[in-house]
Amino acid sequence: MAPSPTGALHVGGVRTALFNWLFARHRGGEFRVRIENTDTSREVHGAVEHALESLAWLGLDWDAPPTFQLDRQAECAEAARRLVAAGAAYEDEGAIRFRMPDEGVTGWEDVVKGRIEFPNEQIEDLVLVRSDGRPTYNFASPLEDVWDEITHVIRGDDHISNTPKQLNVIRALGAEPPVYAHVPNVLGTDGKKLSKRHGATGVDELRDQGYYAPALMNFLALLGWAPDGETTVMSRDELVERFQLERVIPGGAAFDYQKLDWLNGVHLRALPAEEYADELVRFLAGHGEAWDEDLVRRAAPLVQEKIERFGQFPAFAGFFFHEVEPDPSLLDGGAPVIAAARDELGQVDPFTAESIETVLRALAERLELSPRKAFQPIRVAVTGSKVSPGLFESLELLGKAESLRRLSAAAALVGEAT
RNA sequence: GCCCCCAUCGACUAGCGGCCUAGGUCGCCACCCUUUCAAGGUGGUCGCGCGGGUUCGAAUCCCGCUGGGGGCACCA
Repeated sequence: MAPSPTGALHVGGVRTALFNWLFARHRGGEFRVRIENTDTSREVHGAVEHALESLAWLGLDWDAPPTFQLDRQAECAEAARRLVAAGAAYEDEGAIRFRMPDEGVTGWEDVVKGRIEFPNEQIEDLVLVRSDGRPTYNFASPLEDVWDEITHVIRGDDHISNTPKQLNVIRALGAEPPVYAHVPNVLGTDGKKLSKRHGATGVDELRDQGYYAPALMNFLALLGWAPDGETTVMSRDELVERFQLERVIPGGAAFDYQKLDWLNGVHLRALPAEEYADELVRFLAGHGEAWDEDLVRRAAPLVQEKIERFGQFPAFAGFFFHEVEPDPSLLDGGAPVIAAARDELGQVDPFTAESIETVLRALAERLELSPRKAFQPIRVAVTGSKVSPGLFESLELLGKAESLRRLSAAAALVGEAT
């Protein structure tokens, strides 16, 4: 994986990294990270740390310390001198250019695209070393691939046209080229290049929205690859076990947020309650208010089946943590039920979901209201919303005193409104 | 303009000449379940870009077209 430190890691870039990682893990090889920082003018401060953090969060661990392309400036210059001496390169206005062949074709067997060939007359004499001494990407990259004994270069297919240049450089050096696999790029929902207007495209943004790393990994892996025609939900281990570079699709794939949401929900629901709570606590730690951990853990089971992203927690279960202000219009006509519920629940002891349910169902029956009709005003009074976790469990977790207080407040509110 | 890549439901894909009146998943629609929302269950909707070949037979092979994408820097 070879990011340039020019900004946050994009889902397209991380998908390419994922294919590299899956391939390496599947084959028992090494996954390497190289920072391509030869263009010092475009470097963004903190981008390296940011990118590495995104990779780590997703679970893509690397096997050797990341290397920095510019660190090999001296070796690159030396290689360039050798090429000049051999007549394979020449000086041009202070820079050093590579002499590309004029006839024939340069081609290779691409693992995902198949045979690709470029007419040599199409390939310009490449600048290897700039006039200020810094190597260019197309020179440093193939050199490092050779030096680091990179066996497989798996990168975005926007690099296809660079490949014949790099191939010629490697051959001029008398070295053996790596195997190339050009994977298609990730597109936006409209089939166009993925960009900001399609929504969140940075790995950190997705993380901020409460996506779960293994789910995102599962989703990204399915963008351009499938183990068969049936399997969709896979754990990290299953992905590693089943991944095959040869099965990567040559065509581009569109990023579908709806499917990501669904898959995220699938992964979250499958989590053991304890682990789900751990993840939720971890997510909330970096988001907004100081969430009471004990309360978060007790609320976790009530939301696990209900939300598909951790980011939905504050809106969905925030009422456990702070005061609510029900919209009076949502309580319309509910005054009698709310008052009755307050009175009846005041008698309930112990205040458990089970006993609460028994009492409220009896109440609904007595008032000749369908459960739906009877419970909705109570829900709104207590949670401030028409949508919430299970009512009885919510009341229990909220506690008797607080529940009664909210019911009283709502009753008063409706009384004043009418 | 030149070069390269790509092309199955709205989306992700299975398919690698007959098992395909094209399968799975998301989405969407309907119904069931139901205290809201979800989840779950059942059923349904929807596709091989076009035109030529090759072949007894083509989603699968070949050619052309069209449409998308990428590249043509002393960027990566």
